[in-house]
Amino acid sequence: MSLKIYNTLTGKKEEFVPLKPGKVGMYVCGPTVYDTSHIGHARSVVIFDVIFRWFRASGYDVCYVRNFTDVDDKIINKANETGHDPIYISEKYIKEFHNEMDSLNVLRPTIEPKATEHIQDIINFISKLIENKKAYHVEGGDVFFSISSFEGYGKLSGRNPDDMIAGARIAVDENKKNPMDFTLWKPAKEGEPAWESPWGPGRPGWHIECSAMSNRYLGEGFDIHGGGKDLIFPHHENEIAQSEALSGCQFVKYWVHNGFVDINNEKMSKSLGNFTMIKDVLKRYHPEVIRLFLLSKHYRSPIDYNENSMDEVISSLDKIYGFLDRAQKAGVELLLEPCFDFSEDKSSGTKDGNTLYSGAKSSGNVSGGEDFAIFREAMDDDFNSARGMAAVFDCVRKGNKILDDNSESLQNSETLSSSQKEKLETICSDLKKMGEILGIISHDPAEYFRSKKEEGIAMKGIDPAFVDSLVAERTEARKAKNFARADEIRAQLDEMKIVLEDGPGGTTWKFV
RNA sequence: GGCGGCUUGGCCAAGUGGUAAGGCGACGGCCUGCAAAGCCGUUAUUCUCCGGUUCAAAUCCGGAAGCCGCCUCCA
Repeated sequence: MSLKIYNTLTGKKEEFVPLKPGKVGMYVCGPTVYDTSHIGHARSVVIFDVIFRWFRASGYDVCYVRNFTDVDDKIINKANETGHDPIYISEKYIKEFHNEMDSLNVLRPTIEPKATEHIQDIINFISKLIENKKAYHVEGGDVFFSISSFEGYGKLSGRNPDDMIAGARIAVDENKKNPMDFTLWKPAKEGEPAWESPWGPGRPGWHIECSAMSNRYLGEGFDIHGGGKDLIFPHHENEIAQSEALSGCQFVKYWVHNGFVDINNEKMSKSLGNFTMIKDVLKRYHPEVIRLFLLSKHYRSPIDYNENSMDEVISSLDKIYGFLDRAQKAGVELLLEPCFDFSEDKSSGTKDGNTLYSGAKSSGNVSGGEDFAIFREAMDDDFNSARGMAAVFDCVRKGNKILDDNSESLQNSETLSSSQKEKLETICSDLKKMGEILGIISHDPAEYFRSKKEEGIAMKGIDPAFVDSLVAERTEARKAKNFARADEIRAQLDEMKIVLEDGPGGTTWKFV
């Protein structure tokens, strides 16, 4: 039973062996905070959230760093367009990002560093690169990294610098020694945010912040570096160049990249006008529906966001909660306390040294019933949440079967036999554990359905008292064996997209 | 032009050499006054196509077709 991870660097699935026993250092590229986050950001964040949770659940002490790029051309442009200060822009979108990710039940990383708060680290990093002749300062204030000084350039993306130069589509800065050299520090124009540096007032290039901040919190070499597939080149390639050129040791052991979200089978792009923002998706769907959707396909593959898929996921989540609701009503006690401890004691980390770990209590308790074992196997196989979902539904089906098999005794208000109850409790507890890893099933089932109903009432402008009175009338009609009237009422409610369920405890209704 | 990926039932989707998970949907059955929910069963002799390796391939190799991504500071 060992964890395997697909490593972009080697193109293979490899057994995970941490650099330091029991500890995992993980850095994920966060957003550039210049605009509202879209569903693609949500995918990346949710995927790495689940990876973080899985490491934690597997007993590792994880230091999870996710940065905010808060100084950048796009932020400056936005500031100029809106007449606001760049700080105002970045803070506004950081706040939005946090709100949305909190809604999606995403755990906060151990540390969320901002580029602007690590300017000195960045300057020190660049200075050392220059000292070591890996970078050079040119007339005008720019500092470039010299790719020819780093032998391994291209090893992550499998690119050959000469080929890329031949196919380059952008004008080359004539100050560069090599057209592929990239910016480490750029001089400030009038009115732009700037910091004093040995090369004059300016600001950092994009790639350097991740090298400097990961080095600050995770050390010269660490275990996991993640981000979207698009970051493989040039961003992550450049990070490797900067970091390894300086340290001489391997920067990152396992590179993990997630696939994109398409919208109705098209790439999300500004020109197509189909940017799908998280806040809009949250208006339409329950957060757990969104998570379940994002995790329903393997993280490396593209996933298509469309109404049909979302409707399917709604049915799936209802099915899970439907079972839990039945189980609870049959007297099974659902665990309210989390099985895994994802809380962190951030104060006990050693921020002074190179490395900061969470100081979290080990929450390693991946044991459970046979269903959780199947789930664990799937997650250990390159975080295969899609495969893990089969285990979730197996629990639901098995549990429902036990309830069906005992329906007679339950109807006669007898309780379940202890052996049956025990089986159900194991199933429910396995299900709960899977839910905690995936970040779903966090609500009380009755509460889930109640709030769902309330939303339907609000959205459709239906008077619940009116529905209840019709239901009551139908119950009377049924007692009187007036089935014609009963069916008439059912048809009337059907028009309102309301479906009735006659159960042992009376009739309930819900929206289709 | 360079690099990489994908193609599995009506739809979504696992599968990484040993004889096709799971979800949605559909159909049949049980249950129900009738339904709904749930359960049981059926729904791919076959994994884009053509070759090859192997006792054995959706899985490995070669080729073809289609689709897609990166090479533009887009996750």
